[in-house]
Amino acid sequence: MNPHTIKVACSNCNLRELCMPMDLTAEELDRIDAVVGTRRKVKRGATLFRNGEKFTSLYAIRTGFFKTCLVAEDGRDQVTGFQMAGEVIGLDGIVNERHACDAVALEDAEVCVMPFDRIEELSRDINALQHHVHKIMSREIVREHGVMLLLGSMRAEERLAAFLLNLVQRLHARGFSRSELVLRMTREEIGSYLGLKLETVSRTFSKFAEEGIIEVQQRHVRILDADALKDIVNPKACH
Amino acid sequence: MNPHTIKVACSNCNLRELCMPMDLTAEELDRIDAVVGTRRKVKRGATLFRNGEKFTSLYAIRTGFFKTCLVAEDGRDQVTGFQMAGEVIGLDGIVNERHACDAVALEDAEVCVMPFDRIEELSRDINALQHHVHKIMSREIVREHGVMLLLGSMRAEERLAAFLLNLVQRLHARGFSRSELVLRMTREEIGSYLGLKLETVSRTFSKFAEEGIIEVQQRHVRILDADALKDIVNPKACH
DNA sequence: TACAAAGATTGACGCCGGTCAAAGGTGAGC
DNA sequence: GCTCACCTTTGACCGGCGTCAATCTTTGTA
Repeated sequence: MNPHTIKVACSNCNLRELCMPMDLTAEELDRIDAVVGTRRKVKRGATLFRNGEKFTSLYAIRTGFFKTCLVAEDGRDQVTGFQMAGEVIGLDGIVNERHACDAVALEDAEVCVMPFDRIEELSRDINALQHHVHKIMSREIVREHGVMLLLGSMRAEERLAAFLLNLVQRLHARGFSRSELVLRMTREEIGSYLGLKLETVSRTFSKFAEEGIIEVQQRHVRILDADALKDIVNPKACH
Repeated sequence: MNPHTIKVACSNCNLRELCMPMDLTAEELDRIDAVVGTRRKVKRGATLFRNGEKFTSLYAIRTGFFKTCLVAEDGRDQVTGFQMAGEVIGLDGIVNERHACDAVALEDAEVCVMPFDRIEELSRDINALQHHVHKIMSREIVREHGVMLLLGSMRAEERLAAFLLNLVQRLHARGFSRSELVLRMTREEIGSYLGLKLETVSRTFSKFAEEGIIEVQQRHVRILDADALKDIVNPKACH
């Protein structure tokens, strides 16, 4: 594993997002560990929480893969994100004390349940934790800005290229290959996230494969030419 | 002013988002007021902060109107939001201690400068403030989810209808008319926000006007049939 | 092993919204 | 009050992506 690798399996627990990046005393670390009341397993296809449900906790993903999605009144739905081990979900629930989206496991998963009132309590004591919570939320805001840029101004090929690069980069940070990945989501879910129809996603995969940029075999994708993908995302960038 | 009206001009200062919704003692309120180090005026067209600049403070808008926008490397830009009096900008800067977008005044504006380290300090003491900061950030996350739904799955008419309804609703909450509004932004900026070209925005305005749903005179818009707009946003909703 | 159900691919075709272009309107600043 | 730069509107045309449909592949289950 390279130096940039994030340990998904901490010795204590793996709240990477909540504990890793901080200098903490052993005592502080213990107290933070104690915040994790329980663990919870979520089967593939099951929901961790649903839109409208009472919000009580944030969830740190230990293992597995999630999508969060919004369902409009008229039935159309929008995947707002894909989350993997070490990421935190549930932030949307804080404002109204109700979750504002659904979180669905795309493979068998396990999460750490972190009661939010306990987090708030502890962040009053531990400055580093306080700041870290703020950073997590800010990071999510910035991420969503990026998605808005993607949805608002990119074409299908650019969107899919950006999506693949983002996925593989996050997987790589977790110790996986930087060129090979297994998609945990369907073409339709990718399409929903990217604002495209599943047929367009499929066609674009095929196009990339024809051009020798990637190899696709169902959900297995191998990136043969990452630079080509970057060029697609940033068409005007000079070489 | 109706009961839902938010006082933009508080007696203390108008950090609506930071102080209004909380039960605070006079002493706590004083301490929060003291967080506002300075005020800052921003002329129309000037930037409050720019992508890449060091992050130090959040800004509560006292008067005026802002847009935040992202500029990609290749030059294409995306408006990520429009903000009006009582709203807070700068949350994107927390993660990396650098601002991740530009904030530009669309009319002469004044903001309260709230140094973020002071906010963190005070939130450790005042639980209501702590929770409020969390709510503001969570609200922004939820808002962006909504924009993703709009960009990812709505057609031009639906986007513009949703945009107008959202704007007028926020203005109404500030004591303005629920049917009349003055757009502070150009067609191009609206288009950038909605993922459309300015010509499409203009055409869609004209179409709504022809159908008698709105009256448009440059930047002055009068909503004649709000229900029609709602129907456009939610096509399948039965009557 | 076979079947069913779900997902993926590919083709044909059409439309929404982008692009290009020209003209008209408005208001900020001199 | 004038003027020029900027914004807006409108038209004509076109292309990218959505839609509909048929077929193929994979996965889960009886």
